[in-house]
Amino acid sequence: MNLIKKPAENARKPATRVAAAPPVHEQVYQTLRAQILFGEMAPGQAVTIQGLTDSLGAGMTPVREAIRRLISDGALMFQGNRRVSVPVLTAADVEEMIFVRKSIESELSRRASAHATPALIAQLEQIDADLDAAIAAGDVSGYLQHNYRFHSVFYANAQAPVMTDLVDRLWLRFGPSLRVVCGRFGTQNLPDMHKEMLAALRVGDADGVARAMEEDVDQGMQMVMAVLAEQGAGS
Amino acid sequence: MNLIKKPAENARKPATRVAAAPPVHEQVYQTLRAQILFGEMAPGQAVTIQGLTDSLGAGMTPVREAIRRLISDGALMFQGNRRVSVPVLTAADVEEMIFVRKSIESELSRRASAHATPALIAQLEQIDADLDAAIAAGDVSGYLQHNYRFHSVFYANAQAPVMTDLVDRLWLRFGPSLRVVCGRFGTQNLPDMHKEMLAALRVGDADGVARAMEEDVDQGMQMVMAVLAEQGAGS
DNA sequence: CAGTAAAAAATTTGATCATATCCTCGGCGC
DNA sequence: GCGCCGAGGATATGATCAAATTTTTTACTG
Repeated sequence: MNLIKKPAENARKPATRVAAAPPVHEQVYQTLRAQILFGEMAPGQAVTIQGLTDSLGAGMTPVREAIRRLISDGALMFQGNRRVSVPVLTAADVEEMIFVRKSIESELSRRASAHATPALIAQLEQIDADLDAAIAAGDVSGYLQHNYRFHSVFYANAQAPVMTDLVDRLWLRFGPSLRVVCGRFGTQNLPDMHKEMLAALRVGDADGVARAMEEDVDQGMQMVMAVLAEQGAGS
Repeated sequence: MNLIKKPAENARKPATRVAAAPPVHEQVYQTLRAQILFGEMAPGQAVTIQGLTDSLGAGMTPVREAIRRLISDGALMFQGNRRVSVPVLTAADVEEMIFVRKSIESELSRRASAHATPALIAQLEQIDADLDAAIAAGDVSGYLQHNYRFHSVFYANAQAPVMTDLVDRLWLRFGPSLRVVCGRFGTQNLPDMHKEMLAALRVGDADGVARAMEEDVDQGMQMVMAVLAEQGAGS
């Protein structure tokens, strides 16, 4: 085939229109995604299309599309009849997530370590500081956001889109449960291995970073497991 | 082709409650999914909503929803402008997939081995026989379907929905490329480790099954990698 | 005069909405 | 308890609007 290139001289018409607005279904998706990740939705909560068209002010077609994507992500669950809800994790689910997260996130952190720059380390330190501030302030939502951002920014440096994508989906699955963990234990008692991770990162110890990440994952998931067992027993 | 319509009359449900007709968007999703998995779509091929509404005889809303799900699965790609196409894998993508598939599919096969029954083994042997028949007949589509079914049925026995889900998504990503592999090398030259897997399974050697699975994954992905390099060099 | 390239019209395709129909669930009468 | 009926919500369609690509027109240069 011929190697014609296109002129590609795409003149922007009005100077004011710099950023093209993302489509509505994309905005709805991002909004719902954030709500799920950062604990504004509780496990088991029902999600209705009409409720979202009202609260988000969008038409039902974009809302439907966003919901389909989230169902495919595992962030929402189709209940067989036409109902949609936030999934409730079982102990077996969490056990699986522990295995997968340890496998993939430790590998991601190893690869990200290989590409680490001083700028990245500084950015992660800043995020970790924000995270500590949120913990000190008892700001659950802030804690969840900064914690997600810490991992997300770090993994983005691994230059591994497939794995990053898989991990992102997993986070959507346990996001709502993480919020429950915070509600149960408070932000003060949430341990993390970020300090150890950063220390290993500074000296270029990729295996050390990976080990710290596994430990970090394990700690977080064990909290989820504990809350699950508690609620299961309480019901 | 036309999809199912419901009986215009008062549909009364039989006491047997056999099968409720799946919604249109679900049928469209399954149809497209099969087309992608079994090589009816080529990497890079453009997918248009209106083309599908015509060829499937469905309205545009269900088609749109199915496409959103498939994009979320990684089976289709949103091209920034509003176009959707079948993704073209890079060598880096395949390398990631090799790591993830080895990690998760070997674990799945280990767990499935723990729950293996004589009936399951017999079923897998039957599928493998069908697979060999398809290879002998040069039936590419049959080969792809039976190969998928072999893994799918096996993994279903692991009772690990989260991992099975992740792996299913990965298969959707490399499905189109597998077809290209078959077109390039022919079905005769596609090795697999199914015989070794079954042998280990019969004697209850879970680690042996897992090793065979890793080898099976590696062989398949290396073929994809080879075709990729070839095409990349040819352009 | 011809060839090329920019500009503009036309067509194709995607995004959104309003509406109509159908399904599921809960209540009510028998 | 069983079945009918109404309300709320989900599904699906077609129309309409906007964006992007393709084609046609037009103008300019050699």
